[in-house]
Amino acid sequence: MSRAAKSTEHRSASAPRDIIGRGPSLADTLALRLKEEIVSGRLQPGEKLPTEQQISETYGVSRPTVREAIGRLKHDGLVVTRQGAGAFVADPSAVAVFRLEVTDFSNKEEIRNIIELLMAVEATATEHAATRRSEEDLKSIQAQLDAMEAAVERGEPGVEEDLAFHRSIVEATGNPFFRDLSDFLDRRVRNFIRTARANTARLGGMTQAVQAEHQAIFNAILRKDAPTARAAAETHLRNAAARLALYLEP
Amino acid sequence: MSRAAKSTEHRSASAPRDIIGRGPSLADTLALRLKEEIVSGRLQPGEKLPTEQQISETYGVSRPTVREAIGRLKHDGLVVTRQGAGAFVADPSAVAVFRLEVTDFSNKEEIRNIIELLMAVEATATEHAATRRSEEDLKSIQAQLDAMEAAVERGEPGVEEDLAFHRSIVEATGNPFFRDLSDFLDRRVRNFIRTARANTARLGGMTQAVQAEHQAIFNAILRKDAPTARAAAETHLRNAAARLALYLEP
DNA sequence: ATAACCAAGTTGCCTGACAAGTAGAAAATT
DNA sequence: AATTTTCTACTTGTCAGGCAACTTGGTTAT
Repeated sequence: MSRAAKSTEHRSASAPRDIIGRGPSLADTLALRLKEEIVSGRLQPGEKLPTEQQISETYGVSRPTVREAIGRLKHDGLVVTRQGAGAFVADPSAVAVFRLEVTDFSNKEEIRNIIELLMAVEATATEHAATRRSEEDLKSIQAQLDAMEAAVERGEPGVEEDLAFHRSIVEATGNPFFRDLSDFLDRRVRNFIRTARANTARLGGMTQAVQAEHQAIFNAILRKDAPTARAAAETHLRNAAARLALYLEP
Repeated sequence: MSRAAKSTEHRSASAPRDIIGRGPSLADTLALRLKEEIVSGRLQPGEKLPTEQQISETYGVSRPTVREAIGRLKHDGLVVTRQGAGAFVADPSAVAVFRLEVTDFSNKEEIRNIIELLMAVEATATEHAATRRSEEDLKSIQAQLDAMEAAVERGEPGVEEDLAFHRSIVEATGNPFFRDLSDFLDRRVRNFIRTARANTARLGGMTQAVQAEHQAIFNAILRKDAPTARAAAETHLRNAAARLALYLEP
């Protein structure tokens, strides 16, 4: 087959690449396939992956595409490559990357699980914040509390201020993992609410109650009272989850 | 410049690609560079990245390499690409991927932070496990407890059994996020201990005490007593952290 | 028997090219 | 003149082929 001819049938339906089907991108889908091979255990740790050439032929994609897919797996720590030797499935106990993907908002179960994790992380973070907060931290938290107060008085929902308030607390833990994870989960949940709200009747603020709960958390942090701070955070989160439950079981 | 000539000076010291320096791989380092541009805010959300061509010229690497780097960012949700239009910085509040990387074992601070997160997650997980565990779950947990017991009696450290015991508990929460995160953190910490131990005098098992703590956790889960389960888990984790502290402050 | 060497195989990276999609400018129509 | 249509340049997605750097196992020379 001439080069030109092959080039023309790039996307033809009968081409061998239909094996991977359509989707986000060839590399994406190929990466998913290979990942499946690994997590399912069909490819054991330490085992050598097929060569790029072989994979290329098996799945009907070019070598650069294969490289891109393997690059992803390498990025995620699932495989390690050695120039000249090959690509090998990484030892699971040595994987240094954890990846959390939250994309499917229609999956209520997943949202519930995310909220549960958020509650665990943020309650403990608040507890640590109470014992460790510096004067700066305290000032920052109070500033966000006041900003929220102002928003409430202006009659605004103050979602941005709410987020900032929580952010300033987890920041005070001094533990970037708490900060980043909490931040991520928080954003995801809020994003879910926003999309859910678009399809539902809008139900009013409750901002007064929220603000009171915030105040309770702040007071405990102010007094460096860790158990009370934790309890206040748990109450707040439980209530927030209850308000949210309206979207989860229609 | 002829093709052959350019090809020959692939790795020459004076080539423009020295901009990114050496390291894991060109794509890796380029991806890090671009990520820096984004998280630092020099590239604002929604803003268009330079074209692959431009990036290629700026950093002195080929387009496939640029594609690989951008592919990573896409994979991590930091950018979105539209064929024909370009690559754009993603809206941070819409990022659906969380990434946790724990590579630097020499960074004691990082290890401490990881342990702190592990304690938060696993304590809450144990609490949930107590209220939700099925009969199957209970049997599985007991089986792991017994296996650990047997290992102790054989005079073995039983690290594998220990890990399996914890795994069976977090499994019982029914929340895959708890399971996966806890599993990851646990493995990381144990891995740190193993590498640290190689450079230090080996200090004995303490396996008896560990086993007693495990038993306490199990008893609470058996009785579906969530608060006690949490407390027992916290005690166990605190003690484990204390044993570990020997490696953190030499 | 051991050591040095060599050749095949594999990943890492590059160039060049075409297909597919986008967006704005130019042209045609009303 | 305003609006719609068309076209063209640009950008990403993919492929093909090729050379450099490195690994590995067998072969040869000592």
